[in-house]
Amino acid sequence: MPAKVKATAVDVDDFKQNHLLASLPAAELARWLPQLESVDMPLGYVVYEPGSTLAHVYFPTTSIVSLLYVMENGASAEIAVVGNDGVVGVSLFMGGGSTPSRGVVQSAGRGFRLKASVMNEEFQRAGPVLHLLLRYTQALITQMAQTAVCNRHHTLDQQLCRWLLLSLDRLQDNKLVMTQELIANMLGVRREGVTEGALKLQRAGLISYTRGRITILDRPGLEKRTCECYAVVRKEYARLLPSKKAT
Amino acid sequence: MPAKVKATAVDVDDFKQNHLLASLPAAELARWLPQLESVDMPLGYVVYEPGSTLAHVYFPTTSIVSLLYVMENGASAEIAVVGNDGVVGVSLFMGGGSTPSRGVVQSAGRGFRLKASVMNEEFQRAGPVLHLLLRYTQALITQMAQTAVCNRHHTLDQQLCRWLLLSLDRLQDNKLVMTQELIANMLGVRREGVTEGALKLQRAGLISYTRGRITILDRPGLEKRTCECYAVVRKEYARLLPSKKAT
DNA sequence: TGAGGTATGTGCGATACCGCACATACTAAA
DNA sequence: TTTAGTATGTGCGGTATCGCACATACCTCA
Repeated sequence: MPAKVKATAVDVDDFKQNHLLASLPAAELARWLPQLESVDMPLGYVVYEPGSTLAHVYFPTTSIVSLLYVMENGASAEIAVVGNDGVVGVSLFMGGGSTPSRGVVQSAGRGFRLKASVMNEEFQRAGPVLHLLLRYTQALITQMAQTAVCNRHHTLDQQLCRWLLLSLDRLQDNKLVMTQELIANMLGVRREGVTEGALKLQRAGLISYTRGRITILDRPGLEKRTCECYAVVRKEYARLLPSKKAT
Repeated sequence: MPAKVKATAVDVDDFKQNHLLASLPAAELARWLPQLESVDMPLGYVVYEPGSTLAHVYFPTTSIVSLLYVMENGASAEIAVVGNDGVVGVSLFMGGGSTPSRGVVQSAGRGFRLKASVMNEEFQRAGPVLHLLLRYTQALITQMAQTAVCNRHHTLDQQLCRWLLLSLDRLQDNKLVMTQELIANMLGVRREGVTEGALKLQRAGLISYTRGRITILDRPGLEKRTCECYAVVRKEYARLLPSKKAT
């Protein structure tokens, strides 16, 4: 697990790739900009551990972070996924400072981070940032709720499609670097189950993959195969959050 | 489904049965007290519908409300449960105003409600109430997350124990009025599955029940049979929230 | 006292997923 | 070019839960 490395030469406008940062009012942005730290977020990097007090909040730009709970026996399940649409570490401003889950980089990329103290100071102002972050948190709540529903009622195949679509929405292109083993960890299922599901999608011409490189070929096709959970989450994000590409 | 009825003669101190209301600072309490409406919450009463804008937030005292998602095909799954430990309608102050889930009274009782406008006004003050409510919301998030994990990995029997314990924690005595059919709806499983699970618990001497009346006989026994999810949620509530009976 | 409704108990075949074992195939490094 | 390692594919028995059908038991009210 490589150490996190600070950027040296990154386009200063990169931060706008994160929807929350992009929609900050000018005044807030002016305060934050000097404090925003560009960070590398390699695959597998642990953003936070269960129970640990967060030192920063992270705004992914090209990376995706999974919030997952690891059980006592080592099995795991993804609670939600955060990409350039949001922020990792809501427990910091919600007041708890920690959560029982773990934040792990699921798709390598970059992001920005902000010191906990700066975040809290901003939150105390009770200005537009507070409302923006709370609306995001509610969207996150919807995603978690729908994950619970999906885990209860839908088939592995449907959940695989949902997972691919959620990831795709947070990526810049239609490729993702992700082994079936890792997907299985996220979904909390057997690796073989993912293999079979992925084979069906491949045979149907919806995706193609080779050793950890997945390319989505037919997005509408995936949407047809997934359960209602995906649309519910997507709609709720569109309703609650500012976004360049609505709906 | 009976109409909600306002109380006529209720001990004015009843509101302290709700932990959040009980922990309000004097100033806030003084503002709220004239606005708090005591309400009857009968079994099955729908506190809010998916997508509808909330007119009130509800603080249960002796009632329990389930947040559940109803799928297109009519199947349902409980997302979280709210009792005298919390408040129903967090989406109101989080900024969305609605959620895709539904709030249904799972255990009849009473509660207090507050108009949305009053709630929002209070929230704008960005005082201690804001922080209290956000901490509660984080606890709720943990419950949802753990529901997702539990749905993924644990057996029906374990989940039944978890559900009984979560309900029990929000009740005044060790009895709950609840048919196996309704429990099945909450857990999103077959009614027969609940019957079998309940039989095992009955035979083990942990509970007894007859036609919708369940009595918990051996709480530690239930805790032994449930999964880690229950303890995770309980600990997080104790950590985040003020409570008379900690741990 | 009887009848009807509701709650609970039981059986059975179907199925989705699991755990395990092992085969295959691709890739990168020696 | 070989080799080792990793990723993916396949088979098989086991099991939890499902969907359905139906039996039983209890309560309420006429």
